[in-house]
Amino acid sequence: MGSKNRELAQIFDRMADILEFLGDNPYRISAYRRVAELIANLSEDIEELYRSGKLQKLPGIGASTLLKIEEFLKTGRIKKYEELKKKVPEELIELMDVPGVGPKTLRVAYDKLGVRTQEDFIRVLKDGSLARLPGFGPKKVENILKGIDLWRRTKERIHIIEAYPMAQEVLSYVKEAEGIEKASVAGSLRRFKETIGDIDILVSAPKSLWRSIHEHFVSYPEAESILARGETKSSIVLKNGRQVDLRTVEPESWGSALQYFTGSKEHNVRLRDIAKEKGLKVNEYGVFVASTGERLGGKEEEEVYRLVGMVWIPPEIRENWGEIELALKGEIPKLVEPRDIKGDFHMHTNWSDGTNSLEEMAQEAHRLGYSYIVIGDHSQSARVANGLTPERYAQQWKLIEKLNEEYEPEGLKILKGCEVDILPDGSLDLPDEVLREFDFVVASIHTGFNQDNTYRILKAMENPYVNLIGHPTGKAYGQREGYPIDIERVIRQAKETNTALEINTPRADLAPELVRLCVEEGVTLAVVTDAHAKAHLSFMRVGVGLARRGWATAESILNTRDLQGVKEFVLKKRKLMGSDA
DNA sequence: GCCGTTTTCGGCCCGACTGTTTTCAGTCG
Repeated sequence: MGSKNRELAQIFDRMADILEFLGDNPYRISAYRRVAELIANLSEDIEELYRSGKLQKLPGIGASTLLKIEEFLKTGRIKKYEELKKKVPEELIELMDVPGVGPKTLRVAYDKLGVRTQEDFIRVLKDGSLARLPGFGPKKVENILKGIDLWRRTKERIHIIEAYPMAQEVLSYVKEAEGIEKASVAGSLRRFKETIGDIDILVSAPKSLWRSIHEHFVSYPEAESILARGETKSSIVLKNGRQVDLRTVEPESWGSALQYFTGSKEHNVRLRDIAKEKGLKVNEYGVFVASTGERLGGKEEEEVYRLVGMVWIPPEIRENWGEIELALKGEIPKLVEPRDIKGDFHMHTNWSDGTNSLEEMAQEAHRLGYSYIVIGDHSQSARVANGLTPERYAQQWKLIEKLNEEYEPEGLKILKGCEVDILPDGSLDLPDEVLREFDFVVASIHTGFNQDNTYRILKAMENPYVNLIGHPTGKAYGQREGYPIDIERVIRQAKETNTALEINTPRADLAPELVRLCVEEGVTLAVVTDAHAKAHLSFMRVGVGLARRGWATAESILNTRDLQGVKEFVLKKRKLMGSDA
């Protein structure tokens, strides 16, 4: 929310980088980092928080930080940051993101070799002058050069939708090694964060087999290079530039290690705080009595949480957004599960801009065991997407009816649907006489982003035949920020009109913070894959992860209802909005 | 720079890996 949040988070991170280069107090530096992280993860606008006086109550925001934020909000700048920037070239600070390069390395290059630019730095790496300095050598320099190459290729985090299948493949390869008891992804992937930096994999096995497991791992055919190969930890870089880390632990530490490496950092810090208050110590090896060092357990995650007085917390909500307090009271909500999902409400076929035929999409949905799918091809005004006219929809319905003769006895119902464009004036791209003939209607904004989008969506929701608002904020991962919209009004009206809002998996729209708001407000949500090919239907697992990140329970998710339940949802709105059918 | 139901001062996570060392420093998570 709010570009000021992002900008401020970046400033605090940069200040920490510069202070690190300058050799400042490490605890001050980590305090800055925590502030940056906290601001980056806020779901509310920082200006709002400041005005309401809630900001200073947040843990980690002290007097000094508050003054800086206040200064930024009032003047658009922070004097301390301006001063720090003068002390060191900005492009040098950027190099701290290069794996293998830290503040000390840069400082030495700066002091001893007069390095002031990225070009300078690469030059002293290549001409051997850095390698000749004490503490440096040819290998270190070679690693830094590799690091720069990797950094250039993967500056951006990747969407979980890409990372998830990648991780599953590495995981199943790792599992082929001998002697593995348990194996899982960890880190932000296990938490289903929308974007992923690198892939973490954790394995438990008897210690005697660790070396051979790591040898197997670094021989992964898709690996391009090996960053580290040890007894407990190895790292490889895949041909696509993604880093994968493998860690091995003793079976008795499995739970503690999985908990530890799943994070988030904020969640773990809070967990350890509470453990400390109870005289316990939690680390990746187990739960211990702080005073005596006696080991109490750690074989399973449940045990780790139980020993510090909590119920188990699902990975997706481990962000220190209040889950720990609820877990202490045993009140963690039961989140929607992948197996609860009975269908998908938004997919395209080659009738519009999909690549597979209607038959192929139905076949794949049947293979996935769905009870229903909504075919939601684009409407006529979406010309680049080969949108359908009412006549072509009528033809498509005939095909759907024919396919249903085959699939209904098999337990899959193909529902007639569309993704109708919300036009710039808020009207819909198809007349009501046509809309009422669909079983399920998705309405989305695709054009005219500079219009009054709030009004357009509110108006679309008033239509009795519109059941779901597609990608409500317009966010498109890696392409668009989202159009300006008053999403809170949209959420209120969704509740009032019995219209569902979409969790569009490839776009991660709604974002988890907004999902959580919807869940609190009692708005119905639909997890959709927006599949443009049959393979995309498998995005659903990630979509459920995103829903869970927003604390969604089965009750809040339309896909958990059976076909009858979906029909009732549609009918309820038609009655509510005064339609005769 | 933040924090406090033992503290307004004195802590704040620390272990693993690598490369450079011959016992350790820097980086990372």
